[in-house]
Amino acid sequence: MSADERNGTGGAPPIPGWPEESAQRVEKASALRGLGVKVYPNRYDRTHRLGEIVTAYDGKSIEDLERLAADVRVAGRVLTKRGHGKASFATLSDGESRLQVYVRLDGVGEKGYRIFDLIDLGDFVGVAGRVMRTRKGELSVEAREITFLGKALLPPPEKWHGLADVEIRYRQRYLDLMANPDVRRTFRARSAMVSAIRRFLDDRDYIEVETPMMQPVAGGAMARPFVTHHNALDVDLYLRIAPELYLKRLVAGGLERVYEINRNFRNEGISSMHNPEFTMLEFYTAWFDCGDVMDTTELLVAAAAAAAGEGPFPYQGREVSFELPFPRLAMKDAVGQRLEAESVPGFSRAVLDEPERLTAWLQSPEFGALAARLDLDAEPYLALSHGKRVARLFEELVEGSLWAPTFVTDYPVEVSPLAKARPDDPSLTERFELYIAGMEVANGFSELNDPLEQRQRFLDQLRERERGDLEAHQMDEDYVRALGHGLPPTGGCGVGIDRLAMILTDSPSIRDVILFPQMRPETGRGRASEAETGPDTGDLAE
RNA sequence: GCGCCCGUAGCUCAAUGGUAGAGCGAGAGCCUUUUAAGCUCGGGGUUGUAGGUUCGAGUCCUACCGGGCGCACCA
Repeated sequence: MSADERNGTGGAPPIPGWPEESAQRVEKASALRGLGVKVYPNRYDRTHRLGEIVTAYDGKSIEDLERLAADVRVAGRVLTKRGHGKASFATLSDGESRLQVYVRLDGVGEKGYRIFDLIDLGDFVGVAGRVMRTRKGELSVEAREITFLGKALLPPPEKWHGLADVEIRYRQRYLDLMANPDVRRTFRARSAMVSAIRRFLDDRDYIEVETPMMQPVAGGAMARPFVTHHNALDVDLYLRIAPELYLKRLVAGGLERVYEINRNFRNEGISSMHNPEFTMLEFYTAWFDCGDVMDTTELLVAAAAAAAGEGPFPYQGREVSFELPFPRLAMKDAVGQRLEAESVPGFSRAVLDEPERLTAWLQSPEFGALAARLDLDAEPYLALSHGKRVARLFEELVEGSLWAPTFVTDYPVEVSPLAKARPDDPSLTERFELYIAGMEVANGFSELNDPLEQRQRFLDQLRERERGDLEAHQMDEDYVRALGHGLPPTGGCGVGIDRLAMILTDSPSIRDVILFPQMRPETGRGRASEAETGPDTGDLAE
């Protein structure tokens, strides 16, 4: 391949829709093969990761390194290249660390230098040579031998501005990871957090289990499910919205401490706090009640935080501290405090305890004025039951303002079909949610284990469903049967792993903590993702 | 689902309704300690798509496609 042939109008891109530059890179691959170089070799024996070179030799002076004469073999992706005629520099990255290599014609010979010349940014290369320090003081490996380790036919993200295009960051996360160290840090922190949670539970004799993702009844939460179909069985199945009911079947079976960290699927809107598939931890403990679960949950969350970094954690310009214990606040008290702080005429905390008084207040001009002032939709309240009114007031008035980790307790029974009622007040349940930075992060309760009451709760939910509530819980007779065989007193909790990861990594969007967040599938214009047809099925001009 | 904003070269961005530009990257060339290496040269565009208004549209209007943010729903 002559220079003339590679110049200008050369070849077409190897794959329709790819940039012209990829044609040049294909030609360089051919040139490498012409030199007898394997363009995609199978392995390379390195002696050190790049970071290990830095750790071992960064303290050494030029003279120290000359004396040590350390010969090493390193490998990585070429991030930058600086040519000077018969000597060149390149910076390698192995995803964790960077290291400069110094390549001289005298050091690697004609052929080696020619190979180096054919390397593009983004290619992989192995370098055998001696650890040295340049005049400007940069720790480097001076190459004796260049081994080509893999051609990138497409160019890496632009090196000055990094990768800014949010769409490409999410769709082609590998480019995001290559270009943005913060992104690598975020996902390492997430991994450390999840590992710490597993360790925490394993240390307390919980066993990790896996329960069905495809369920005939989508239970365990209030949400709209995805539906799929099994051909051989000829039945519709739901992607699970929660593992809860299966995990409690396991506790009934004698697995006293179980947990699962896995995906749930909910067919609902996408937002900075919602991805259709998201990761949830659920853990169940026989003989525990709601209070025991809160005690465990706060320790677990604190352990997760400690694994992700040192507190207090900055989050969106504020700070979140995980100091124990987390405050506990009954839902009605939370609403009452908020409304009393607004000094709303006609309102007192006692209103929330008496359905008739709440009804009257919600119909009063004072509430109308408050709703107008706070931009609430007052209309839907009157159609709700007492408990749902309280829950809605909580969601609208309090939820978003709970910044420091806070347990909210005593949820109304109407919104808690799987939780055990309080012995002293059957309108409330032994249930909590943990709020951090205005987000619901965990949800736990004393598990309802009376089969007949559970069945009645499901029937109540069915009535809600008939009235048009698509998120009302489905009837699950098989689960009721499991309770019929006896579930010991049990406490359970679900923790939203993605949201916790957001808080611990100062990520404003759930998409920043999910490697491949859900996006509308790409169409046309060199970006189609149909595997059969490659990245472009249409416009060849692109 | 609704509202607001965005879409110009491979990338980051310019361009009072009047000839589409810069920097970087890529290409050719020089250069044996550079690091956003430097210097020289020549390329690079159906301004997201389709219509419309206008003598004239990157710019104004409509629809569509894609994305972001907010609201709603939820976790």
